[in-house]
Amino acid sequence: MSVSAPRRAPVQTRERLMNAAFEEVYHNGFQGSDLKAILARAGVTKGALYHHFDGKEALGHAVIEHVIARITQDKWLAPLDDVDDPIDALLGILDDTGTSDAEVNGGCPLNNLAQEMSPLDEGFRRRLSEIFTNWIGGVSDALRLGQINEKVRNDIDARDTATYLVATYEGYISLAKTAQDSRVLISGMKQLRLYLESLRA
Amino acid sequence: MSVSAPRRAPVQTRERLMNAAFEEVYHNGFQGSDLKAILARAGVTKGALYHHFDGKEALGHAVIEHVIARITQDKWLAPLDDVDDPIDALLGILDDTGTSDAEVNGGCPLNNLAQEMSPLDEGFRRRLSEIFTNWIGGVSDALRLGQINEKVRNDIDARDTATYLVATYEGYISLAKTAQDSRVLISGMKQLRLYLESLRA
DNA sequence: AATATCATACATACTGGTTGGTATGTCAGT
DNA sequence: ACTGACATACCAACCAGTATGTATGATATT
Repeated sequence: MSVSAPRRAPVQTRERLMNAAFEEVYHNGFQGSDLKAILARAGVTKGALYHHFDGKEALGHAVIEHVIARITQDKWLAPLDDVDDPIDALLGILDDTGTSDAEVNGGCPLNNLAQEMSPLDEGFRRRLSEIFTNWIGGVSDALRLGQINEKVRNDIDARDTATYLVATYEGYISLAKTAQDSRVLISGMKQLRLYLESLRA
Repeated sequence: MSVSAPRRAPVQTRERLMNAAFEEVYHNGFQGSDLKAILARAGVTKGALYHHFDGKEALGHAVIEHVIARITQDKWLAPLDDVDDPIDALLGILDDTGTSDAEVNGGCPLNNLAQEMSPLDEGFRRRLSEIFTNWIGGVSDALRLGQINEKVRNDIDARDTATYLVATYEGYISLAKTAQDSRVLISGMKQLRLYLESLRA
């Protein structure tokens, strides 16, 4: 195995490209993102990009599959995995939701891209929809386990409730982004906490 | 006063341009909208556009102020204006929410544009944010009047509740758009109806 | 009433810069 | 020597914006 990093590190180059693309897309949208800006941010040239990816669209797909999917995994799915009390876990996740100006003004990377690209490109839409499905599925599974553990009310439908949570969560993030006002988001998270408490068995 | 429409109808031309721009922006986003497509749809040429508007950006601003603002007014504010029981009125509005494929896949014009343009252009953001503020304000006022009329519970905060309703409503529309599945939206409206019923005095 | 005047309301042709994509070159490592 | 991993130079298309031309219709003038 190689110890020192090779001068030419294809894996790292790919990652740098995807991370740079993620940042640019997060701030400008996919259509608004300039390849040159992505390359400059990644510190590579066009040759590297087109060596690793088929083009801008393929890079966008890779960003969804690798960067955005991981964010959802880390923030939501991992903390909910096989947990005893999902209400507590969900409350913790809400507490971790950033309310800095940068995050409030930027919105949710997943939803941003979904709203922009879903109607335009089926490849984007399918990948983004899959992340939403996994997200809601993870919340749903956790709630069901909580019902078995008698931590969550049994008279609610886990999937409907999970969908409701995700929809409201994303809705507040969107509102706060447009208003550019963290108070909207903070108030929303408070409302969601109240809702979560109402789900306890 | 002139009876027959004049060959050159500036007011109508402006409206045609704004409506065409609205449709194109609704389907492709603002950045993704081609001026040529807008002009073709409006049936006018570039000369007309730049005679009536300063450019693409100004046309976008006009679309928000005239087309999108009117949609919100007609769908939400008018039915809620000075109504006796806001819960009934809100339920009626939810029933009017379209669940056709075109509407589900297209999402909410207001939120679509807000998510795309808010971080990019302060002129867009301010105008869009104002519509959201009016929207939430209208729901809020109706709820407060309902509290006075003893149709709405007094232990809720009208503004927080209105914001919650709008956030959840928009969140479901966004989810359904990405999933391209009207069942998501139908299920969401059902959840919102349950929530509304829980607000009755 | 007929005509001249003139600003409005467009249409057409053109341009300059941007942008995604390509073709080619080169160097590192095996 | 040869393939993978880039860098550089170039290109063609697109697209917002502009410059210019022209016709319409209202108003002023005689």
